[in-house]
Order: sequence, then C-alpha cells, then structure tokens
Amino acid sequence: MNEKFVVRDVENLSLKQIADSGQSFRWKELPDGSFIVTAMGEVVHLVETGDDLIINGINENSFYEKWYNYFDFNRDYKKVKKNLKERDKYLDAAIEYGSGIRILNQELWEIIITFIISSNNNIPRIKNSIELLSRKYGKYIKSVNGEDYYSFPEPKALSEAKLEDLRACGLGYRDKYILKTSRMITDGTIDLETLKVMPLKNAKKELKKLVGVGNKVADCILLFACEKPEAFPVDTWVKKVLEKYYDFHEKKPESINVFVKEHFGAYSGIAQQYLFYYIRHTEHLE
DNA sequence: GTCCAGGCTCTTT
DNA sequence: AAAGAGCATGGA
Repeated sequence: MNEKFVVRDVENLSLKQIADSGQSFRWKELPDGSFIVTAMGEVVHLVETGDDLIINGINENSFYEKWYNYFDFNRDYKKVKKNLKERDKYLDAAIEYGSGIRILNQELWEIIITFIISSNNNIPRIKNSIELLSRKYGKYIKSVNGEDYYSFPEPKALSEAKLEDLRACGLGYRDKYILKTSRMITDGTIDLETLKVMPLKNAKKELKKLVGVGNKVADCILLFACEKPEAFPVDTWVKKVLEKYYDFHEKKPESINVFVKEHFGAYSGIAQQYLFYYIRHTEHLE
C-alpha cells in the first residue's frame, strides 16, 4: 500500500453510508472506520480525513482510469439533490439522512452475478457467498493486514464450475442460475458490451433473458452498472416505502414505473437509493 | 418452531 | 395476463 491518491474537498460522500447502502458487497470495514474495497481487479484502502478521501493502494493513473468513475465523481450530487428536493417530505428526510450516499458504477458482469445471488436473500449471506466465490474462482490480488483479497471470478471460471462446488459457496438454489447465466454470457447469447449502450427498456428486456434475472434484479443491474439513474429497483423494503409513505399499492411493474417516473423524475433510481437506505436504518433493528 | 431476506421460475387459472 | 407454489439457507 505504498502508492496513494488523495481526492481533495469531496462533497456528498460518506464511506460508511455507501458501504451500508446495499449496492456493493465487497466493502469491508476496519475497526478504525476505514474500508478495504475490492473492485476492478484492485484492492484499495479508503480513509476519510476532514474533507479529503485518501485512496491507498493505487496511483493517479488508476484513479482517473477506474476509480473516478467508480465513485461517480462525474455526477453533480448537489444538482441531483436539488432536483429531488421538495418533491415530498419523506424523500427530503431520506436525502438529509443519507446525504453521503452515491451510486457506485460497478462492473457489469460482477453486478449481474451479485444481484442474482441477492434475490430472496439477506445481506450478510450475500457477502459471504461472494467472498467464497472469489476465493475459489477469482485470482489472488494481494494481502492487506494479513488478509488475502481475491478478484471477482471471470465469466469463464464460473461457466466451467461444478454445480456442487457452487452450492458449497452458500448459493442455495441460485447455483443453477449462476451457472446458466455464466454460460449465456461466455457463449455469446448475451453481449455485455452491447447491453451498456442500449436504451433502458431494451437493455432491461435483454437482461431478463438471463436466468435468475427478473424485474427487480434487472433494475439493480441497470442502476449500479449501466449508468441508468432512472432505473428503480422495487424490493421488499421499497415496496413497504411505497405503501406506507406514498399510499401506493398497485403491484403491476408497469403501473409502478408510471408512478415512479411521474413522482421522482429522471433521477428516480438515486431517489430509490436514499429511500432504501432510510427505511432500512430507521425501521430495521440491527 | 415460524418468519424473513434488495425475488425468480414454473405451473395453474 | 395474473396469481400461487416452491425454492436453499441462516439469523432473529
């Protein structure tokens, strides 16, 4: 961890809140409140000091090539918040509460597998499965404080895995989904590079061809890996928010889409992230 | 023991 | 098109 890059005067960023917002499962908190993050084949140690973000483990080149976009520094969150503010009181409170949340731009392939694992699952278990998968099928990157860190497995590695070995990673019945989806990607049935440049509706339709990817998972993939800030994932928590605070009870995905677009606008996906974080930390005893 | 977790697939109306 | 059963697993 000799190399480091310091980002000065960072606004609208809280490592703790991002780590706890359920979009990445490879952030590890250390006792001193700093974080070890594995992504894009690299391992970084993140430290907040005052208004600065210190990224240990990379050089300037890697920051501008990879991590700048990972942290969504292209986006003006002041502008986003201004756009979302005063639409309703609950959202205002959520934005105030999770003011340091950002949407991380993560790798498409990794997010596909990650959110297939997330379905009908809980966060500690999702983290554990991804850790086991990476250790078994990924590549060793480096050791920090005596802990070994591994990259997320390549599509080829998972497509050649044995079902029973996948099952041993705690995937449950999702082992088949992972295997089938991996094969659809390695055999070219679905092309990831094309997906990234498709309009939201087309991309969503394409994503849902993958086994284990339905409406909610597809929206997560679009929001967290395809730079689609209007994608609005509806999970059990967001469903609760819509019912309890927006008096919205319809179940059809299309009617939800209409309501969400009308009410939250072009940044509905980012609004969703504030709402998710807010309800999980105010109505969930951890 | 039951219920739930960032739901999906498959089958039946 | 819409609704229901079944699904692995671990923690509360």
